Amino acid sequence: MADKKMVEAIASMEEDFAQWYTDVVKKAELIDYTSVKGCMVIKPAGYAIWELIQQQLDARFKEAGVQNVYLPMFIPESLLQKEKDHVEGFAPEVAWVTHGGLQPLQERLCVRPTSETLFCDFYKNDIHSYRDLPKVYNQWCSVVRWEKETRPFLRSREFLWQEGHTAHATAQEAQERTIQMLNVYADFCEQVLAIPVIKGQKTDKEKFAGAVATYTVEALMHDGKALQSGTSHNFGDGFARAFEIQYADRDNTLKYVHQTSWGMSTRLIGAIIMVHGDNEGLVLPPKVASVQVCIVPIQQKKEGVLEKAYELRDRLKGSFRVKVDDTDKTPGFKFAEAEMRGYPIRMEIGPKDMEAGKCVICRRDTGEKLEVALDQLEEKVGELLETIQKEMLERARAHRDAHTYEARNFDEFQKIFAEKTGFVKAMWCGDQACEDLIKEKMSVTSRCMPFAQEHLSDTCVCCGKPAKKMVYWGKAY
RNA sequence: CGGCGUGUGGCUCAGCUUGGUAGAGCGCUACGUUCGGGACGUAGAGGCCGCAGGUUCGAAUCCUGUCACGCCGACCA
Repeated sequence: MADKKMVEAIASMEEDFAQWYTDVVKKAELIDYTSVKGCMVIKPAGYAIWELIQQQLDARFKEAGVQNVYLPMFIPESLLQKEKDHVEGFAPEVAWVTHGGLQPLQERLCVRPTSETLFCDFYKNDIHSYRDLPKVYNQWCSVVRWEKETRPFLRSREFLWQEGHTAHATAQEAQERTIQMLNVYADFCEQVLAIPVIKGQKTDKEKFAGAVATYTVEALMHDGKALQSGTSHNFGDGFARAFEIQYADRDNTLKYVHQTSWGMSTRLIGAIIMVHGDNEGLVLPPKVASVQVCIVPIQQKKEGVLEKAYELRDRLKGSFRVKVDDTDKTPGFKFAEAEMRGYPIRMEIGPKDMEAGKCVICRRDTGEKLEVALDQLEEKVGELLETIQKEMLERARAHRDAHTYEARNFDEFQKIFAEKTGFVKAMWCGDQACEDLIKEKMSVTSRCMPFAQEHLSDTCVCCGKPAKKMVYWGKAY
């Protein structure tokens, strides 16, 4: 018995977080590895999370006036070359198609690592007049980046995402859209994924290749490392000039459009795992749980038990995502498995409950068990799911706040990162040399310059010169 | 791209040093007994030992090459 449990057990997150993550991803059956490095099978349990993310994020997009489109996955090399900073940023990690069948191609095609260039090429032909603006398009697709170091969900060579690409008449409108979408992301992370985020701007060193400004939502994982969870870029008219995307304005002069792009990816699934998971496995926020209530019948071969379980499922399934675990495993096994898979609520129903007209429900996030009268079931389950969703966000926020520190000078800064992992808030002079030195000395990077600025001191934590911004620093995934 | 490590039934691994033709536990299938925190019995199925060369009467084991995967660093959703 002890042996069996050891075989099935996962690594403890306190002892080996990386192994714990891999174990959860595999044992909760979110993915499988494949014969291509860095490319994974996203299994039903993993894909269901992505579908729930898609549905709820896309609904928010629609409210924000976004329309969905689909562009090709191939980019001719000449097109990729048009914007200089952009190519330099992505060239090292693109995959190339060199042959069509047996014939070498006249021009090789890159598999999109991101679609700015394709959208630009399209907009160049599609936009003629101010009446054609704004364009607020998005596509759900996969992209390929030939990463050297890969990890399921966090960094795979092919990953699923959405990429929004917009074109506007004015710089101001583009900037507003950039911030609007960042706010959509932040709200989505907190309200749906129960992950609190820091909103802010990337430093020039960390910004997107070809962008004027990059904004980000940064989350803190349970091990204290930071994860960039969504980005929104303002391109100004840089791409428009490179691709000659012009429109005739009301005054009958040709003007360049101003563009934005913004994206979120399957990396969010990694964030859910690393923010909420525990040593029993995955813990899913109710809003992205494909099974919200798992009913475990006890002594299911006794007359009427399974029927009662199905009856309760049928009562609940109009309002919640429910399943009955009617496999012939023992209840203990089913409990452990439901925990590994992260189902928010487990319900136990057996002969004793049926006699008493009640059932037992157990919260995945806290382990708390309570008895519920069957005639109040719908109401109680609904309340509990809301409570779980809300408290998961609160706990994640408390964890983040408890792992956010402040440094006022270099010694303090080094001491914190020598002892702890988390966000460190510190003042910065704006000079990239300081970012470089900080990275070299303690292998942390600037995560963002938060919108919510605080004045911690007058001088840069690194060089002592006058400070311009407060920056969040951290070890990043 | 550098460093380290690993490739043997679905999974975790033993066997390799000292060559003799493949094992364990778990899982899987069937039947029976079980069932409120990872049950048990009985009977079964399942392996080109990552791949390619070489040495040898004989290679999972020795040699050479190669591929893949994992972890840690440098670069990135």
